Amino acid sequence: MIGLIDCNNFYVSCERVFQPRLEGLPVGVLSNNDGCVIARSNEIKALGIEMGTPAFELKNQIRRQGLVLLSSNYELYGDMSARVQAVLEEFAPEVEPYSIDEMFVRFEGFDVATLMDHCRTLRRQVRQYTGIPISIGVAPTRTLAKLANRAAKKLARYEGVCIVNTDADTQALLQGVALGDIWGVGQRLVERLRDMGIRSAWDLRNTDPRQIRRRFSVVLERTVLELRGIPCIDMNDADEPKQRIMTSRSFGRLTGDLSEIREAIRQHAQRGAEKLRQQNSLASAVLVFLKTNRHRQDLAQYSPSDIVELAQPTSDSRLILQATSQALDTIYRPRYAFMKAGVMLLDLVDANRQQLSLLASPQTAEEGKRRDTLMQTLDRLNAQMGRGTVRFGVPRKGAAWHLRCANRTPRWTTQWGELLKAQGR
DNA sequence: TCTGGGGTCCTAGGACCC
DNA sequence: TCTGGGGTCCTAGGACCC
Repeated sequence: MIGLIDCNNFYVSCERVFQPRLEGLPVGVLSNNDGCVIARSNEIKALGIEMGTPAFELKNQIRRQGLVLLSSNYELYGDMSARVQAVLEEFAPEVEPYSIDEMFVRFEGFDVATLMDHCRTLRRQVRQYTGIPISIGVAPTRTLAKLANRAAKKLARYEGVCIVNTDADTQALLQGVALGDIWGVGQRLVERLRDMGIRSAWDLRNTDPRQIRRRFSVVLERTVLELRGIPCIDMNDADEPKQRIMTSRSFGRLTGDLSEIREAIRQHAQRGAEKLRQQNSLASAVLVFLKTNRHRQDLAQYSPSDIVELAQPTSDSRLILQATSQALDTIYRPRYAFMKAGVMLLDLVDANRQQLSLLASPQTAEEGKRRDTLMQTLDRLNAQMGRGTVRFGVPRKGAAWHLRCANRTPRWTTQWGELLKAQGR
């Protein structure tokens, strides 16, 4: 059996652990740049505020309805996620993080009653040790476990744990589930399935998988099989290196200034190179893109991108910086107001394997060694002293790409200077 | 003024080859 | 009247996820 553990309203729950006064209030956490709502408490959901609502549309409600909107604090959320995972690992041998707030676990050798007890204990302990409330769904496949989890969260009678084991369980579960709530079925598929007369998860389960494969894809066929209790979705191994690395960000305000944009690209290139070295890969090419603000119909639109091949695969920040700068010069045009810029590192290869296959002369081997030492030193300094302690180029104050984050809470668990202070009398 | 960031997988169709 | 056909590789784009 596969369990899906999902942290309820995760970002909001993290904030509440350190600020209990937020309990019971309508709280939302905003995306980077304080752009739009990406996490919601139950209370703010009840007010009808949807995921992705732009923050500026909520200005009035902040006063009228007492909304609390916080900037996102990813350092805190990442650390809390690791703590939740650590507790899970005491209860199940295999824990596969799926996203920052969801983890799959494998439960072997339980009968249903014992498994139920086990899950309830697990839930209590996560709450006690980390302060984070979770829901648990258990089923024979990942797709069903996701749906069971959803039921566990939504329906009070489950008290946070829903186990789907028999055909009757599955039917009861699937009959109440809309197509769009199935993992892997988005809006487009919902429309096309509706045209075929398929309306609920139960309908989809009862459709011939071969027919689905012919009319849609193998992906959806697998979903149908999973709904029938036949496992066919494997997890991507969490340790697998990424195949591409992207770093991008919206600007705090629109800008057309080349030197400002170049600074942003430089930050992204360096951050990307750092991620690249972390997973011990080399990039063979870099892509740089710019975007104007598509919501501003009154402004001219231009969203170019360019790829520059590297002479040979590398993780050297300096070479990657050079290539991104070259790509930027190719695509940049004055008189546009850009909103976003980013860098992608492409065609990644394993650094170890690449070095073995290189027929390097003694000089280039020596050079390579010095380069690696330099990059390692750079990464170590930035890890110990904080991101951006050592970098190429000096970013200026007040540049457009600086993020807005007006309401970020302290990084309670990862920065000594921001520890919670307690006072007794 | 104001609208996230980072990924994956699959498929169709073009280019190219024999 | 006729102007092959099949295979492979690559890329762009679609669709989905949180």
